[in-house]
Amino acid sequence: MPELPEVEVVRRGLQDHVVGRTLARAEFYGTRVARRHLPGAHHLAEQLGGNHVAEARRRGKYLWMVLDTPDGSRHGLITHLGMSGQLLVEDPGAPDEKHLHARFTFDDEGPELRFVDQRTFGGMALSDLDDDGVPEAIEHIAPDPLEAAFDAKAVVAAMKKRHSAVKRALLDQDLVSGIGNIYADEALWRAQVHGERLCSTLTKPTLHRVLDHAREVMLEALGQGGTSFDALYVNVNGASGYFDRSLNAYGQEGRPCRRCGTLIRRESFMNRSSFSCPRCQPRPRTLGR
DNA sequence: AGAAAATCCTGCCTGC
DNA sequence: TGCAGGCAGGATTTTC
Repeated sequence: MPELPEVEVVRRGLQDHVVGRTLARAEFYGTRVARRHLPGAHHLAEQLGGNHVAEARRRGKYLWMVLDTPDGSRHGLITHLGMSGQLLVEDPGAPDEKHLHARFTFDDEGPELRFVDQRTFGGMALSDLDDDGVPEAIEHIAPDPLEAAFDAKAVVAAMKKRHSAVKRALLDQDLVSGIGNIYADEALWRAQVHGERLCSTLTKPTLHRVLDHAREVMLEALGQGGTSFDALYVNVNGASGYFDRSLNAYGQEGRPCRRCGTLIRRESFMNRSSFSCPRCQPRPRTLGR
């Protein structure tokens, strides 16, 4: 559920509460949180002690802290929140959460940073950084629509060549990153396009419109602190955003479309739910894929 | 090779 | 009351 706006809210929290501090110690509980760190959780913890947090960065749904090591080198600690991951800044005395997977303490003895994750789709890993400061481990992730490096024209051209549903393309993080199920549905509603229409059958201006709406809706959500349906998504202080009040499609089954009044429908697509307006977003005629 | 399905995981909710 | 099953779904792995 955390998509670009929610992850950016967390990044800003790290910026405010963690950047500039020096790690004393990192602890990982269980092996799952570090499963993408191939040398293992023990190795990961060992590498982090004494590291200085220089920056908190983000691409799409990936976060990373740029760390300066005691021996003068630099690397990145990647965090992906998955479905339910949270980074929380808390007093060291606060009781451990049920799903606490990692704890970072600092040499200033100030608040600690914790990684809590109920559904365990999230994870952390250490990676070398490329010349642009992007972890090599996520170099396959495409720029997101809020980055200067984002090239909408190139993405549209790539989409036009794809023989797959436009929603599938929006969710492909190697094509454009940061968009998940919620903002894909919202962008498609705004653009009045059904998500199962094939990219190759849409015009380039239409594809452009879809991408522009994706960017806009994520910016608006960011302005409201992100979207949250329950206590699972929170900022580093445990507070929720309120963009869910502004959703026009996602989770709105049975409610009238705010544009035409037709009741929003829910359909199954890619093993998940898609919400759309039957009138504003007619299904493609040919059910091909 | 490109596209799509299968897989991982826990908690909440519904229906019997 | 309890239990089974469905649902939430991002990214990687496997299959076609």
